[in-house]
Amino acid sequence: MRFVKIAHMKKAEVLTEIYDSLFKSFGKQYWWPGDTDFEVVVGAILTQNTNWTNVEKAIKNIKTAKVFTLKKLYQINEDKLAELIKPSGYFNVKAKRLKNFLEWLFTNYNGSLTKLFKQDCAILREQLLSVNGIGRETADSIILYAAKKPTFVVDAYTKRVLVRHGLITEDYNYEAIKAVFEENLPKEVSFYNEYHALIVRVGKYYCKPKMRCEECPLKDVYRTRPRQN
DNA sequence: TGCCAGGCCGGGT
DNA sequence: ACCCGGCATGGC
Repeated sequence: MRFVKIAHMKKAEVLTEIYDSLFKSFGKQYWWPGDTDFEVVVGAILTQNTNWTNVEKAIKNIKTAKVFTLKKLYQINEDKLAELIKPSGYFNVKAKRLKNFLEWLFTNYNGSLTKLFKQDCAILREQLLSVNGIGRETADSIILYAAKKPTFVVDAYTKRVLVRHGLITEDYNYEAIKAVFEENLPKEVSFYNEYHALIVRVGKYYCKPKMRCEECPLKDVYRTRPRQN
């Protein structure tokens, strides 16, 4: 029985098994989907609680308007920006959040992402979290996929996958979940990059609230409540 | 058709 | 330290 086998494995082994299984099923994901570091930052804010396809429409609008540069978005009128990013939802708050970030970047880093990213990983995270509108996941996405420093990105999918595998319980918060990965796996940017992308991939199509685990590519790795939901 | 998507903030308890 | 309402479009 596969569940018996998994039951006595250590967390590191289960996490590795999950990764290997996902990679085998889906292959390389080529994340983050974006042409530049700045596009990663914008995408990270726009995708908050929003489907990525909607974000793509918003990004396309910004490009079509020929204002997809740090300086131009810094200068553009907030309402005008909100209009451009409308398809991504919550357009008023997101326009404000983008503006908050840009205002902060120009004030503190002379509008230079390079200067911002040059800092130590932990400092960079603190800095990003100090910006209103940038929370943990958004900050970690920016650090991993734009600054390319090793921090594990956690999202709703990540929690669901770990809970279903019995690695954590429902009460684990963001930092605790992040620690499960970082304390059990090598801190490598390319590895974290691929792992998070694969989790999003499996979460999008299989590991959904009402979906049965039998349909999921990870079914052979499950050990708890494999036949519930 | 209603539900959900790669969250975050601010106010209340 | 949690808990909750608000924010909003588009796809299935």
